[in-house]
Amino acid sequence: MKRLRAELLAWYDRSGRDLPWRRAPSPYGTLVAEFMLQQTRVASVAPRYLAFLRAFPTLKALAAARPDEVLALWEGLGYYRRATYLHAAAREAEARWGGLPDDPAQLLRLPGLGPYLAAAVASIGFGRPVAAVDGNVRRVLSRLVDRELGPREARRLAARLVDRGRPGDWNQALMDLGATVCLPRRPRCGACPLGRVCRARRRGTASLRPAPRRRRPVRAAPRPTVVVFGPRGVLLERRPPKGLLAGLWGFPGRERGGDEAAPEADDWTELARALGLVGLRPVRRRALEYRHTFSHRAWEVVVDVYRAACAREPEPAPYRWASPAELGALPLPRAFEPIRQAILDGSLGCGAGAT
DNA sequence: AATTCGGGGCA
DNA sequence: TGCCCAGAATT
Repeated sequence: MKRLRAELLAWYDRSGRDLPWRRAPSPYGTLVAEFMLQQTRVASVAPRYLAFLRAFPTLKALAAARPDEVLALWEGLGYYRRATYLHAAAREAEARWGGLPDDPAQLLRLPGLGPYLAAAVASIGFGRPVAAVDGNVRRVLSRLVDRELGPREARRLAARLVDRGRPGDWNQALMDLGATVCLPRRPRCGACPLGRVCRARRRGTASLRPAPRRRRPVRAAPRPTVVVFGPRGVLLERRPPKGLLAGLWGFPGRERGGDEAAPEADDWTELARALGLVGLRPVRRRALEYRHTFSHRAWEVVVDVYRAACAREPEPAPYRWASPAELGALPLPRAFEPIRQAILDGSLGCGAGAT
């Protein structure tokens, strides 16, 4: 056991990945990185992590930030709730303790922190001897004992193994091993520092473990969408505070079959009335069609283009106008990216410059 | 226990 | 195209 720890830590010192959040480790940096890394690849996170820490270098800075600033830095990362939870956790920790607590139990009570994040911040950020079990660690341990481990069992085993001298490095070593050697589909057992004690390797079952979980098929739903060109640019709609892409800006539309009442294909006159749009007239129907697949749902987006002769200021927002320049700089979820591109390159027939 | 939350990379 | 990834909240 002791030798196993020494060998894995030696491997980590030698072959561990050089990642931005490992350069100058801090509890706050660990918190930000771990929030971003939930279900998200290292390669996607790295540039955003650097930008985020540049914008909010400290917990106090983040706690004082406006929600939109935080959300903007999350563009393209997905799981946008994380941005809200991270912000809320920062404010709460700052308000209650003037900093992050090092106690896993207290961390666990902060919004958005579950068993993994609480343990990761405590061990990596503060050096507390607790085991952080993510998907990588669970897979590594499942193979090590060649037994299907649920999250609970994995945590218990991991707690027994954790190196009390270097808990943060130990946890990260297991994760690096899972990410670079003990791969989900094609494990490189020949390069594994734990090869000699791994039961799955000995039995040749490594690639079978953990058992693949079955996934439900993604449900497809039409998503009629409008692009309205007005005197002040193009019309944007802020999405509801809960649910898919919560709180983000996008192009007005409703998912057919969703919670919200789906207007008839042509019935955007109600929108026009509500916004005080005058002289709304269709310019081009089905100007753009594409499919965007989320983790559990697929939008079949159909874009109709309208022009509004004039409009009052759409206040208070769930709506706003965006000039071409603003549109180009605005954080927008990927689901709307084809529309933005079409507007900016003028292929919607109603050039952005025309406004 | 199952579902809801994005997006990207790779076989 | 299907599968998975430094998960957690909600129901």
